[in-house]
Amino acid sequence: MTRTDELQLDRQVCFALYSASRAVTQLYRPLLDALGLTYPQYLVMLVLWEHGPTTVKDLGEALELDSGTLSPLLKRLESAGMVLRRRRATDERSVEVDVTEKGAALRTRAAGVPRTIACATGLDAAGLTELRRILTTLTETVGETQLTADVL
Amino acid sequence: MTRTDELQLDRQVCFALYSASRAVTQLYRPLLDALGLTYPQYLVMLVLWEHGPTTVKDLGEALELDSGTLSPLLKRLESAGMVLRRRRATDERSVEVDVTEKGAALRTRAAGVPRTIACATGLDAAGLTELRRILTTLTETVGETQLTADVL
DNA sequence: CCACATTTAGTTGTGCACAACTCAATCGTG
DNA sequence: CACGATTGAGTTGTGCACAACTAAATGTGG
Repeated sequence: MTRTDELQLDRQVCFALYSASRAVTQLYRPLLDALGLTYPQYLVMLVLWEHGPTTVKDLGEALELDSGTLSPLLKRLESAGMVLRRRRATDERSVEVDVTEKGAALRTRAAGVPRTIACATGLDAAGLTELRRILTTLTETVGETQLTADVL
Repeated sequence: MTRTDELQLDRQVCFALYSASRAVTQLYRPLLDALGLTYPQYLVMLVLWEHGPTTVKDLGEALELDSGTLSPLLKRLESAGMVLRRRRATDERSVEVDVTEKGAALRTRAAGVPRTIACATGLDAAGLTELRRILTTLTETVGETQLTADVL
């Protein structure tokens, strides 16, 4: 084992990414607990607050999540009284999701969350913007790549 | 809704982080499938390959995972024949984990994984190092922060 | 109009994450 | 030594992620 070993854990940017993502989710937890939301549920609410009634398909595209994740999540949000779901009259395949009054009321209480999180990251506005740019580019790049085991 | 709305999804660095982390895990999937590992199992194997026999506690510290995650994961790695677990003679509370011959043999086949992933990110060595530095700092900063709902 | 392909949600099964808990082994202090 | 506190691993329960599948609604070419 040398310091330049390709498999060394601390050299892996992917572990840093995995680790940072979990750490930030933990940062949200106490804030979102107070709102009765998990982090993925909060992301769904962000889309609904921003866009109004949205189909499951469009939520999936916005968050890059499939129906296997969204269907049970939305069911939980519905039983918590945050959202309503109804089949579209014009296309019975689609289900439109919208916030309830309770869900809409939550928006005010959630207003301070992003700023609180941003402060806790210790990054300034420029640092946050730069990090977001790098990560967005990274997501797009790897999203287009289809690796197979052959490359090994 | 204005373009400067604090809750706008596309302005959230945290979503970018969450999204990038999942995208990169997806990038690993075909490579690790060929090795019979999941991404968290691969991380455990990296630690074992690097450090040799390691207790569950030390694995947890290296990967920032608790026993609730590691215990079942290690049980699956054990039934896959990749690792062995045994109570330490000097302290029966600790369980030491080590790779089997099969697990050790996997290391050679895994050698190309980091480079393959690095290429697929589209980032050069400097970009990867810089991203890793930012993320590591971020993880450390938020790890020290204890938020409560009071700040809202 | 009709057979077949496509689209959209939902279901099932596996494997993390993580909080909260249990239990046994060990440590520390009087 | 006694005994309460601490440590280390494991268990239980909830909620994502995601692959693979099902089923119903809609689109489409002949």
